[in-house]
Amino acid sequence: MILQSQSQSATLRPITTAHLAQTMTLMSLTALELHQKVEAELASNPALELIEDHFCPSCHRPLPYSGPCPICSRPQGLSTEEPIVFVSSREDFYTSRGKLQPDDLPDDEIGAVVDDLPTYVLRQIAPELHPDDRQIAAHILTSLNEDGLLEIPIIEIARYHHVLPSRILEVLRLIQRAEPVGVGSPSPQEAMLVQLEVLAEHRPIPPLTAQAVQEGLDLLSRHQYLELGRRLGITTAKARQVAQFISDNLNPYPGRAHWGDIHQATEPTQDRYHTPDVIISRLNDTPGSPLVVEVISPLIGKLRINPLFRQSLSQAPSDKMEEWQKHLEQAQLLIKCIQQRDNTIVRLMQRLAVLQRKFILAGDAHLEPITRASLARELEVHESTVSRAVSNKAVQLPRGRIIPLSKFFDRSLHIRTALREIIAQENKPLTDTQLAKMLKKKGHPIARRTVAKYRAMEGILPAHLRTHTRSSAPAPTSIEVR
DNA sequence: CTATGGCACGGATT
DNA sequence: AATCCGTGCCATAG
Repeated sequence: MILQSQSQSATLRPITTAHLAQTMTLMSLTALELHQKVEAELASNPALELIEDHFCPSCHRPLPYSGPCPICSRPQGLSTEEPIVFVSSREDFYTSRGKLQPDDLPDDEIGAVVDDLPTYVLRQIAPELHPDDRQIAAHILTSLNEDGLLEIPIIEIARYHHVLPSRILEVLRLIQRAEPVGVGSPSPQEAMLVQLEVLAEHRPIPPLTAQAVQEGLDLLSRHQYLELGRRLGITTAKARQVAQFISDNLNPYPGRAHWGDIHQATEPTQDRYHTPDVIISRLNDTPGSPLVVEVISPLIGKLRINPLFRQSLSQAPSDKMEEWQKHLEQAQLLIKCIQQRDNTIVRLMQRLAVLQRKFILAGDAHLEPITRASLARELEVHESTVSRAVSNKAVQLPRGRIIPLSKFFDRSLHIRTALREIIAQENKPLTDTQLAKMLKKKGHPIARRTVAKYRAMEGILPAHLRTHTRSSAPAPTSIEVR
């Protein structure tokens, strides 16, 4: 079978060019973006209707379709390697909620609505928190904005509780270092710096990263690497690497990682793969447990054509006839396209979850280097469809990490991880040539020059600058300020 | 002389 | 068609 463009889904064939165009656009949209689009469409198109009451009868999970959710309908106890993939509505992704119940913390079970951000954080820090400070923590946590940042001044909190600001800062520090790292910071910058600090305890950080965050955040978000490089006194390529590292590992809006929010696209170029479009978790903790893949639906209920509208169409006043007809067509189109989008993404994730199971569960080292093209062939869709479906989307992994979906297609990540491991275990600094040999032995034949590149990507210094003091002091230069 | 980083080219990928 | 990525060659630093 050679690639034919339109066997995307057996049930739905593109009928018009408009259909094609629309499918293409929708495919590349984030769940959040599509949600906004649908809202707008609902408001302006009378032919469209949203039925909100779809819940799984047994677990009450909101679904974009009626009937039981795949998790509940699934015979319990069995464990398969087959992932469970389905479209899921996460109401809390689109509506801000903010109450805090310090006591009575419900245990999270898979499929239950996720915690409030405040509750979630409070639970983490509770053991370390002095009971007297609980009020303060609660105060801070309930004052966060949608991004997880603290907008009210610390002085104010201190005054309210009649304590010194330093005490507030202590509590705040605890909060900031809890997951999602950086919450409660007064600014995106500080949030990222805290994340950097925490990250540095485990991984090497490219030099100057902290400076880039402090001094060049404006440039960073605009992707002006050239200027960034100049400001930091490094080459553009290096600036690019730093930027890459930052956008991969740091999150300026820690709050969005866990509950997301409709944040208008006021910052057009801002990286925004921070609200997951897909959430992968595990059904239970047994080793062979299947993966549960939730494709976040842009809808809270089910979209359909308003039957009343359809009825009244026949009696439409003649001058409105054409307009109404148009509404109807547009509505039908949108519904179909969304179905097709969901369908494609589900199939895509189904396959990905199988291929990258090890990666999802065990981490970077087990990433299978696959290409979008190969996947497109398997799914019998056009390459560009896969591209669109992958771009701009974020996946939340079982351990809570949120990564861009495109990472599933990283061609060199597993080698870079192997490289990192070798260097972590080395006794005396190995040169790139030696590293290349080591990698070849492990089945990764790459050129010496490429080793250098990977090393740089990982932010690892060249051999002569690596005074290997055995797994400690991760480059103090990186945190240095000015 | 050796180890690395910069630049640029060609093939693969998107 | 545009972009990304691995590599080779060469200059430079150590």
